Amino acid sequence: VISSKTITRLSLYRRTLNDLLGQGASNVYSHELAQAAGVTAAQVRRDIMTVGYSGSPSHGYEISALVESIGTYLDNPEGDRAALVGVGNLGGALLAFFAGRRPRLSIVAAFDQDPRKVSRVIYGCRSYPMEEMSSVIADKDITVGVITVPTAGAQEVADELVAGGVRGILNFAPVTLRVPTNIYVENIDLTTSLEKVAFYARQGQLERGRVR
Amino acid sequence: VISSKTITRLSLYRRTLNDLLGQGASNVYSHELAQAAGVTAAQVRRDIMTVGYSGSPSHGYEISALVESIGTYLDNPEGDRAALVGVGNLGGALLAFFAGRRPRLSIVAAFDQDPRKVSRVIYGCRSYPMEEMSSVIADKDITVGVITVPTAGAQEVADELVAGGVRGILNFAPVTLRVPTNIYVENIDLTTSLEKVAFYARQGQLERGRVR
DNA sequence: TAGATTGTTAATCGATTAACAATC
DNA sequence: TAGATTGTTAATCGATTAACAATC
Repeated sequence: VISSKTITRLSLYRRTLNDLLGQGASNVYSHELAQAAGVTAAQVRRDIMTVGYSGSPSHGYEISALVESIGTYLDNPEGDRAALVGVGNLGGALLAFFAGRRPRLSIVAAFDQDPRKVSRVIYGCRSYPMEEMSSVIADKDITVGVITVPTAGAQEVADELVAGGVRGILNFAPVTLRVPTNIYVENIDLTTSLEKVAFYARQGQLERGRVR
Repeated sequence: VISSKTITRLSLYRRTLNDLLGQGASNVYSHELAQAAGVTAAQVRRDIMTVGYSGSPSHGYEISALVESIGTYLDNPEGDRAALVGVGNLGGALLAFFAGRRPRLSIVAAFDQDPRKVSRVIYGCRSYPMEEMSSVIADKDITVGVITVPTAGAQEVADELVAGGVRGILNFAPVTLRVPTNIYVENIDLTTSLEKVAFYARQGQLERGRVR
């Protein structure tokens, strides 16, 4: 069992390492990666242990090999396909955001109940009416769902996604979804996040640009 | 010092309580609130202790009074004002999303470097050129910044927001921001979140609709 | 070698949960 | 009263950090 925070850090390391590669670096020490990612060097070493990669005391870690190890650990070699439900402002923005960002993990279908928003291609993603959800999920072997519908419809959409065969959900609706225990749900609660920032801004609380 | 997770849970309780109020309920027990929010009853009782409210063994908690206590604890009585920087797809969607959602915490200014996107009103929010950031932040007493610019410009925007007087930042750019230690940063990393869902979807990992 | 870094365990820290006397 | 729930502490759990022998 690997913790959610570890996954987040590994993803962060990978991005930092790719930046370093772009700058022409070939090796990196734990304390350098730690500083760039805003964590401790011991944390970096432990995380790297987790993915099964080893460095050397003299040269630290070889960046390209480490990126590869993280990829082997995090990514599905066959790639993963996601579906987005709710092509409103936020849904559309997410389609634009994810378009072409990670070839191995792309949104391959969008769904909406508004007839004017379906049977179109939005930022490279085809949109379908809600009724076709199950068949499209099966046809395209989609395992991840993104929910960007209003609160009232979120639970129903979650149920349909799960019934269609999705195993994980990224939920932007501010509601606690009820799903079977083998389905993973990650909530991004925009209002709560903004409230939290306002709260700590007022408290003058220290947190820095750290992963939490 | 109050943990970030506690704030998240309190915000979630408040939303659930408001739903219950809307359904005509006046009292609630810790286990009921716990089930709705996806946490344990002991956790709920401890969080309610934190905000300084007390229930009774016979009737549980009075919902309206509890909502008030949470509000006293979380909200600034004078309200908080936020600025958003980067009126692209995501920035525009966030302006729409937050418009009118919480009167006590609203986005009152947007900034963009594109001349075509400034001096307009977008979902009720006025947009300004980047150059006016400091003066607008000061004029409107803005304490919170939201960064929705591309990665390359994010650090510079953070520096300007902080220089202008912002004390907390909600950052959507996938980069670790360097800010003074008294500035709070909350990162929403959309790519990492989607990667995380894909990872656990593959693992068949249990997480349920829980706050983490 | 000397010096710095790695891999890895033990110690620490903080958050969550279990438990239960007090209470209604 | 009897039964259920609260407030609150102690126990547990898990994650992070410190430390250091092994290594280059």
